[in-house]
Amino acid sequence: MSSKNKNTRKNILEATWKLMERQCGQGVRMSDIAKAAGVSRQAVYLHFDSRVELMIATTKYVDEVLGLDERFACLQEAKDGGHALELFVEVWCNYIPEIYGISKALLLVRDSDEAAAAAWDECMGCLRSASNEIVDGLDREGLLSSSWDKEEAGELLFAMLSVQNWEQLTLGCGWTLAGYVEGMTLMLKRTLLE
Amino acid sequence: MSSKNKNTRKNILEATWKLMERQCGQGVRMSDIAKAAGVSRQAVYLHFDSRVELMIATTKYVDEVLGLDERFACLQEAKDGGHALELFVEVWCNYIPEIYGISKALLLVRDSDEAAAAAWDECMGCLRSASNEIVDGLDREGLLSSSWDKEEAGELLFAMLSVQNWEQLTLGCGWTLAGYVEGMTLMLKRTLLE
DNA sequence: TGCATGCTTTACACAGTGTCAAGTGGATTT
DNA sequence: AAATCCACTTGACACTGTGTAAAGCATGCA
Repeated sequence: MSSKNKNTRKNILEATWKLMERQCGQGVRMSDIAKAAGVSRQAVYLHFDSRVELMIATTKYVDEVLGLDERFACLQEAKDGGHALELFVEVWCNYIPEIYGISKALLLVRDSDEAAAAAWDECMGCLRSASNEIVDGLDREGLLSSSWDKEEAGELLFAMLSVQNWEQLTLGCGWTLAGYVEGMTLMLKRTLLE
Repeated sequence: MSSKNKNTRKNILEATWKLMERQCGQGVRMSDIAKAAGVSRQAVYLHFDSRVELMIATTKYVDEVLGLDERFACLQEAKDGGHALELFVEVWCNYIPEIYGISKALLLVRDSDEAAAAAWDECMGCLRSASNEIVDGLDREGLLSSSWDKEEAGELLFAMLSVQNWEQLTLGCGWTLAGYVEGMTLMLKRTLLE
């Protein structure tokens, strides 16, 4: 039946998510996922063509459940571009820890798999376009430093907010999340604002 | 004989380096390396215990041949801390393309292998300590922004100069090397200087 | 001549992904 | 009640890439 079908699929996605978070996206095998979902390894293949497919589906599932888009909605209410930038950094940096495991898993296969790369880019599209909107807002208000053109500034903002930078400074250097947000905000304001 | 031994070892290291650069650190198998070095696959294992060992040895070999340390020597002659920062960014960013392939290869195994992670950190130690020296210089001259303590500033500088950020903006966004250097320099000066 | 060294050759073990085909058990249809 | 369908199970196997083991071969040195 379709409901049972959907249920198993969802169980697998949830199990994948959970394992990825627990193990930070590393060393998670198809058999581990199957066991955690309470199904046979082959059942996983009945729902997802390959490991990469499953990673992609899980990423999209997580994205859907956590709703980054909706979290960005509050940016509309920012008083000005500078405030919007602050909010943007804060929302995103607080989102990263929630998606770190599956992000890492997808990043690890990204280089060797085109579909994974495309899926990653698609998921990052939300952040990318938000970055550009922030920059547009700054520019509209005359706040964007004349040192950058809009495209450059958007790309820089997007790049600086990468999961890898977050990983390096928090997990690697022991920065607190609040300290990271503060530091990145300061850096980006100094960099982008006139 | 030892000279022949050394020669084969060096051939393997050179072949590994070359393949890694050509394929950006991806999809390089032990058999590919052996073929490129003109020896049997097993000969590779006579010189290096494992693939990871070979990656580590190659990284150290490349580091030795290219000599990042020596390139940083010119920093001593900088007029002031700000100038030293500029030179630092320039030297490092021009170094990255030369080591990109093997760096990427080591980064890819880093997460799943402790020894690789340690080797990476050791190789990055040079950049890390240089970052801290730059920050120290700025601080000594009263140029370091009071928003940062020295440790934080060093970590931030080091993190922003990661290979991943370079990859994202040059290979990903199409920035030229010169544009990247210019952009990073601007960002870092605005961020770190008072 | 004998022996050590450095490499080759062939074979195999192992892990993890992915495929295949037959089988099972419960719900649905007729 | 019998036939059938469906999601899933079971067990086997192919494939790739890493790493190991053992025997053989060629060169150089005693």
